[in-house]
Amino acid sequence: MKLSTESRVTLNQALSRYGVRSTRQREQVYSTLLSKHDHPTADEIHNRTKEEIPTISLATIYNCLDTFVHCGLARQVNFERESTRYCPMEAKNVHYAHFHCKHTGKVHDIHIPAPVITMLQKIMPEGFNAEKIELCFRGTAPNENESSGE
Amino acid sequence: MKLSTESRVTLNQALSRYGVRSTRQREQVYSTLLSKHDHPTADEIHNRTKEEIPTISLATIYNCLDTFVHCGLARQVNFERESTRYCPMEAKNVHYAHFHCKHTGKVHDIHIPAPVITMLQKIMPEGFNAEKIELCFRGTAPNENESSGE
DNA sequence: TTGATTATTAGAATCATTCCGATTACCTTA
DNA sequence: TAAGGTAATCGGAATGATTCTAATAATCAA
Repeated sequence: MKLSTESRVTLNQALSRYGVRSTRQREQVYSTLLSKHDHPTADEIHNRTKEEIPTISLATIYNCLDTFVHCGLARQVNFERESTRYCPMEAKNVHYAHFHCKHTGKVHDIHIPAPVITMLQKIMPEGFNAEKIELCFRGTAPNENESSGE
Repeated sequence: MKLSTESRVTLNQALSRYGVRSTRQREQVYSTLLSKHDHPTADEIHNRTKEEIPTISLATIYNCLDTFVHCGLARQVNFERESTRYCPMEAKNVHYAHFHCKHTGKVHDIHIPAPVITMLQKIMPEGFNAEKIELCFRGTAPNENESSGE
């Protein structure tokens, strides 16, 4: 799958702001990440990307993903000690929780309204300053008729 | 460190309800877990417990901790892909978030008031049913004059 | 084109955790 | 209190995700 012009611009801007080059591998991995929002693991991204660049190595996948995370292009999602999952970061300042379905293993994004973020900030005692909030649910997700990924 | 009579009763009841035996190792690991609420890793618990039972193996530590988690005597806490940490479960139906200090690496419990739990339940769309909520903060904790562990 | 820097690669290394087979401890019932 | 059976422990090997390493390849600047 090819990257849209718009996404390529986003990628290139973020990469150059971060001071690294845009490469074929980075473009393709970014494209893979955008093409299906199902929170894939590095290994899954590796398999998907190999369809376009058969020789790409897993180390490069980790490398690219790491770069994206630092650039603000992607986020990591962790459940317990399972493999880290990745998803594109759509917008800054919009918070998502993650819902992990115990039956399908699928991960769903749950939007967190701003007032809830504010409330969460308030449960911390004096002196605690949170820069990052991570909220995960585990349970059963509704039966899916949507096969759209995500 | 020796287990108080009260704690031993708690332990034994939980173990027998779960259908497993109380052993020297399980008592000692439970005691280690109770003696310092600093969310130790399995490896840290191993080192601390070896002071009492020098030959205890790491496999047994994992084994005991796993049993405790299933019995409801302990909880696991995960940050990103770091080693799993453990803490005793004080009370059922009381929720705690975890605050991970980026300077000291220490983990702090943050009590979550019941209304906040209710609100969190509400951010999920129709059909999602969460059985478990995990909330983690990362940032800076206040300077500690308290050396009480926890 | 040259040289310097940055990226990629394959495979080795690492680290937490789990698995395995053998031994040991513990309960039951005789 | 001995025997047999089950459960727990042990040390070390195996696993799986991730990171490291050293060599090669691609890219950029002059």
